[in-house]
Amino acid sequence: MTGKRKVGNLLALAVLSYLSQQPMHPYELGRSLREHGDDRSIKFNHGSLYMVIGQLARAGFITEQETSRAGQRPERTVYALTDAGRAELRDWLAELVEQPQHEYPAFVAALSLIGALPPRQVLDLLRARLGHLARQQAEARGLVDTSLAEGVPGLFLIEEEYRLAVLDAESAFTSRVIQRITDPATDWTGPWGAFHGENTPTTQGE
Amino acid sequence: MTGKRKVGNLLALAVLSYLSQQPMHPYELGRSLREHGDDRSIKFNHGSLYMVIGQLARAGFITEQETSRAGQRPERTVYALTDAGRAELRDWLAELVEQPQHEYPAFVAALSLIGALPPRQVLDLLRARLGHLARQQAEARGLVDTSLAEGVPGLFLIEEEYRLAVLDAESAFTSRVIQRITDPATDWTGPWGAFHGENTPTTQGE
DNA sequence: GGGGTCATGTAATAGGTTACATGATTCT
DNA sequence: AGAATCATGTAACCTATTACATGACCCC
Repeated sequence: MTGKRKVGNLLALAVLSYLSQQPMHPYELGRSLREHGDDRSIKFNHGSLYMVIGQLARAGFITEQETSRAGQRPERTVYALTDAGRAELRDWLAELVEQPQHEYPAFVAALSLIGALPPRQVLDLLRARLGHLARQQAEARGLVDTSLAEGVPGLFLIEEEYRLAVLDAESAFTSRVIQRITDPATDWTGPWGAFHGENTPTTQGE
Repeated sequence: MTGKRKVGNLLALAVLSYLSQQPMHPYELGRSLREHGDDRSIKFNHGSLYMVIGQLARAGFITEQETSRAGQRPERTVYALTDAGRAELRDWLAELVEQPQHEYPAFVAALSLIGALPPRQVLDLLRARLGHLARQQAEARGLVDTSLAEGVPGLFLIEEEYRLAVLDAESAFTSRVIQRITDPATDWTGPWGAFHGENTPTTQGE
């Protein structure tokens, strides 16, 4: 089903998508990406772009259309989408929309090893995290609102709204964990704190 | 602040954490990782493990403690955490808990390019996604519940609960988007559908 | 006692990031 | 005209994944 794409880097998906609108040369692709702010959603750096374009060409998804030279600038190779490329774009995009991918966010890794830190410190860290999350939420919210006010169609802000939704969930989760750690009714902090040599404030005197 | 770790792979964080409990040889590390199910949270494969261990050793975070040979098995090199390693573990973990990292999930990339698919198809795909999400939620929920029933301390399930929280948010978001696409009161599908040659079911007759 | 799979590691390859290079524009 | 920045690309260097190797143990 998900039989390993010939080119797996998501930057390639963006390249296919942009080329589906018109042929372009690599630098122009990069500029468009950044102007549309798609570099917030897709990891972009200059070197990877050329690499990905090479891979796509070898895979037959794009072809050199013309290689013009204007003035004394270095040659610019203009690439165009092939039929295979158009098919790959549709198929790949559809797959990503339909099937949640198993990914490995750093926070999940940290949570799975959190026992290595003492609960007291974790508490502080989580409170600080709440602050960072709030800032990011405000930022994203602001971006969405001003863009909408400027008349940008909602479709172009959908990924920012997704981020907002996840940020909300993260904040709520973080608050819940803070609750649990501080709530003496849970046996959470007991063995955990003891292991780190912290005294449990709940059980004083037997 | 976040000044580029000497070893960036999160698998290294797990190695540091496991070695903080006792010295081990590489294979044992891998086995423990899998037994604790931490390979659900941290991308693990055999080759990367040895690579990461090499990096950690070069960086001075771990050292070969002894290199014993039992019977005719290949030599097993046992590694132990150094003081620098212990510090790195604490510092890295704290950073990840405190500061949300900017990451690039595939779904965000897909959303940012979603306009390349016709709204009609996106609708179907999102509905299918809802089903996948529901399955994953059920699975995670089941895992948490049975583990708790078996007496596993809640602390060890925290990352699974985080996943659940995010899955909930994703489902809700997906439903909202489906609403918006189908709701004729939004101007969402108008230009988008038109671009793909779909007729807008909302505006029939001027 | 032969076939699987466990245990253990190395080597080859592919992927991705950073650094380097260089002519053209623009600004002051 | 010199400095800064744009435009454009290549090369060197890491990182990560896959493939290869091989002796030991276990099952039938």
